[in-house]
Amino acid sequence: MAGVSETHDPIQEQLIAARRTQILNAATKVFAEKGFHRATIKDIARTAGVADGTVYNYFGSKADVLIGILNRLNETEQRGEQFALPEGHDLRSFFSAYLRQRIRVLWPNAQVFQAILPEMLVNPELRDLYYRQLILPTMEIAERYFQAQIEQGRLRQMDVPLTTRAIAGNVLGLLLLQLLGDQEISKRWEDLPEVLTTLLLDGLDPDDDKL
Amino acid sequence: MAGVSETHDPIQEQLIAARRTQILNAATKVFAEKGFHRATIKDIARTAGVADGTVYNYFGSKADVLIGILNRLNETEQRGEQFALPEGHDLRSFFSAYLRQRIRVLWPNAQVFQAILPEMLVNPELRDLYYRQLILPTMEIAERYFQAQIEQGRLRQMDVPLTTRAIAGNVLGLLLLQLLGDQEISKRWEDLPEVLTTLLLDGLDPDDDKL
Amino acid sequence: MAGVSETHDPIQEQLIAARRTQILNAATKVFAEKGFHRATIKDIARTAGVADGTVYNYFGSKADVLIGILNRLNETEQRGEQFALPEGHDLRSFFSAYLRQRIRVLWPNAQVFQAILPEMLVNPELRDLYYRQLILPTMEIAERYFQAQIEQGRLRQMDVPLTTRAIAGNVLGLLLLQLLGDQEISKRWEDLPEVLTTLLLDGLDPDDDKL
Amino acid sequence: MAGVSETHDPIQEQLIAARRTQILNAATKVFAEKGFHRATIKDIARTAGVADGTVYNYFGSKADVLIGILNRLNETEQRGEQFALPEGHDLRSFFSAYLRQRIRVLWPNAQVFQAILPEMLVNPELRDLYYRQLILPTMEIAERYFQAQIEQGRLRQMDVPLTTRAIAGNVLGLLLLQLLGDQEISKRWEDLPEVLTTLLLDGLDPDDDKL
DNA sequence: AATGAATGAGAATTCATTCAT
DNA sequence: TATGAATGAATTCTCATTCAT
Repeated sequence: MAGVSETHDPIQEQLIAARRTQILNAATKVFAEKGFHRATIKDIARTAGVADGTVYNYFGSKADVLIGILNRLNETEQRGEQFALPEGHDLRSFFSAYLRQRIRVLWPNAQVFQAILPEMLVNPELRDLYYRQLILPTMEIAERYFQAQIEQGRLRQMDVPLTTRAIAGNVLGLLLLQLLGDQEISKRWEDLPEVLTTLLLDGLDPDDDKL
Repeated sequence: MAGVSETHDPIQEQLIAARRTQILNAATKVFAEKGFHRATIKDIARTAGVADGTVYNYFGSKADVLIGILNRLNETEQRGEQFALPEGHDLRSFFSAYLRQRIRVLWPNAQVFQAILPEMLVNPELRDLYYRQLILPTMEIAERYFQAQIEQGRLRQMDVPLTTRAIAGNVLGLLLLQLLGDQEISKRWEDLPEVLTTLLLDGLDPDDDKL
Repeated sequence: MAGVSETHDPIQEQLIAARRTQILNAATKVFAEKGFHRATIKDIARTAGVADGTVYNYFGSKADVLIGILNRLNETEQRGEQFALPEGHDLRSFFSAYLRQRIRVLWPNAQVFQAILPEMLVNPELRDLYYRQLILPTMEIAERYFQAQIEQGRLRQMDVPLTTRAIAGNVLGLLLLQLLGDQEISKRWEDLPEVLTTLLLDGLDPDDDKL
Repeated sequence: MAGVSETHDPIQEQLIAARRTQILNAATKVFAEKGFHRATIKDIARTAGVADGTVYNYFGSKADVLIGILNRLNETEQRGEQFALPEGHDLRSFFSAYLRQRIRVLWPNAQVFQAILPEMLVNPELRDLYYRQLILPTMEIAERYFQAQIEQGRLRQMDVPLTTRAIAGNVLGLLLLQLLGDQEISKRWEDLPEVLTTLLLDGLDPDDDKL
């Protein structure tokens, strides 16, 4: 697909990886600013400081560039060891840590989401890729965790699938609100873990307050 | 903008309104299926059963059709009197009713969101229009309501702006998860108000349980 | 494929057919001059006096234009009633008439051959189409005719398939020689039927001469 | 034109000639399979087992590679001493030998013709080169030969230029028919000299038969 | 000499928009 | 008003050619 040869010269590989990164960075920026369709290969190439044709030496098509962004996000997430849920802590500190980590991963990648989310909503292939690679695994781990916590009496009885989705959706929805232009969230996203922990653990009802 | 003359013949007006509706329905369907950019005027016209040129007798441009969809959503929301929050009930039944109503408005319009959301994330003009017309007013009303509830001691002390956004984001995020292909949510969205009410009022912590 | 609607209004149909013809004529000219690949849609459109896009209202692709030329040639051939071989005459006059007719069909279409032949030699799909639509049927009719003549003693015993191909190839080869720039043939193609009739019926050997 | 230096070291020269041959062989194969325009330098280089740039060390351009093929064909033909027509034999054995030799030269080079013919029909420069280098000389020799035979009473009176072209065209046309996909010819080309000799010397008319 | 990544001119194709009927 | 053919700007992608290593 891409025209760059698969060598095993480590210096070559470094150069190739660097060039790919350079193009993906440019594409992320341009897609986030203009959206997938309004962004042209020319835009991306110019932003990356290469010629149009060079993009095609590294990616088979414009859509492949987008998939490249998605895959890189995926690798980032996995390197972030999101799946290693902290076990030993009490529920509150676990939750706080967990939300903090999710938000720390998502928010700095807001631009990436701005780049891929719109196209994902519209491109079934990309949507499935994302859903299967990123959302579903995360969701399943969370479901199993919640189930275990319930069995240990540390969480109330609940509708696990929907509650899990409600919590996942909470973070995602806040990100979406920010992408839609909400200033409050973008200014104060560092406070979100705390607010969410309180909200989700204690609820809104004042009678529920712990001592 | 559009070339259809402004008459005062009520029959004419009815015909014109019907034609607009017909085109907007077709456009909503096509945008939802293919996305704004992949959808062509030809697609929309064919789906609406009119000629390409006819679309331009009712809308100034393809983008205007999308704005037409947004405006119609706006009118629908306002006709739904979302802003009239039920006052007299207790917190739990209010919350339940409120969430039920939000979800009853949003879910049947999932197609509309699929049509406009991707473009909104990418088109600043549209984004601002939506944010100012729909999100911000809703958010402000909710904030004021929460503030009042807190002052009356019916809600715990909290970070009102962020908590409001967390709750709004919750619903929005669930919708987004569904748009991204989550089957669980689309199958069971009727159960969401109940689950969310419990989650948001009582939290997850079993020690918080009301007797 | 092509964007022009299939109406049954006879005036519309006439206009559409005229436009198709106009484009096919232009394409034949341009393909013949520059070859399929060097000819651009812009060339064709300009020669036809229409905009680039208009070509695509009538043909699905550049290759489709070429197929359109081929099909039109096919129709021309069939209208020419090539298949109605004259029966009542003696062999010599039949042959003379037959060759005259073949050459009268081929030579005025030399430009068409210049347009399609090179691409046919290189494009298997087009080649098969042409071979099956035009060459094979002609060849089979000729084979059957020769076989019948032999059985009636009007032709010598011979290797029918190869001899048929030799004769067909004769005309084709002369056309090819002309396309390759031979001046003698292009200047004197009207004399070809006579020369070929003599050559093919009587041979070169002077001892074979009829008194 | 090409960047390979002209040395006089015989080993160097051998290497250079070998490399040229290697590239021309690859190009012939690729041009024959895909046609001149669809074949890329990358295709040729890969088939030859060299890098893209290397092709340009031996040929000035893609078109030059094609000319290289043509020139090599020319050299082959001349080495084949086609111009040395057998003199001493009787007409029939001469003709048979001549056709046999033409066909023995052309058919094994069918791939070469598939490679150059389409482009020749479309590229005036190449066409003239081929016509002047290969066709015209052959034709003139044949014309002179026929003229001499006629004067010696060994051939009937005839229209020498056109008959010569008819005979040349015969072989060429059969080759073309094969290139267009005719199975009969490709399966039985070894029989062609015999069939053609009979056809061209004796004609089709049974009354012309020798005893 | 060989390499192959980079280049950018050039081509096919799409489609929003116009406008004569 | 409705129509839909015509338009041509804009975009993706290809590939011959160059040149630094």
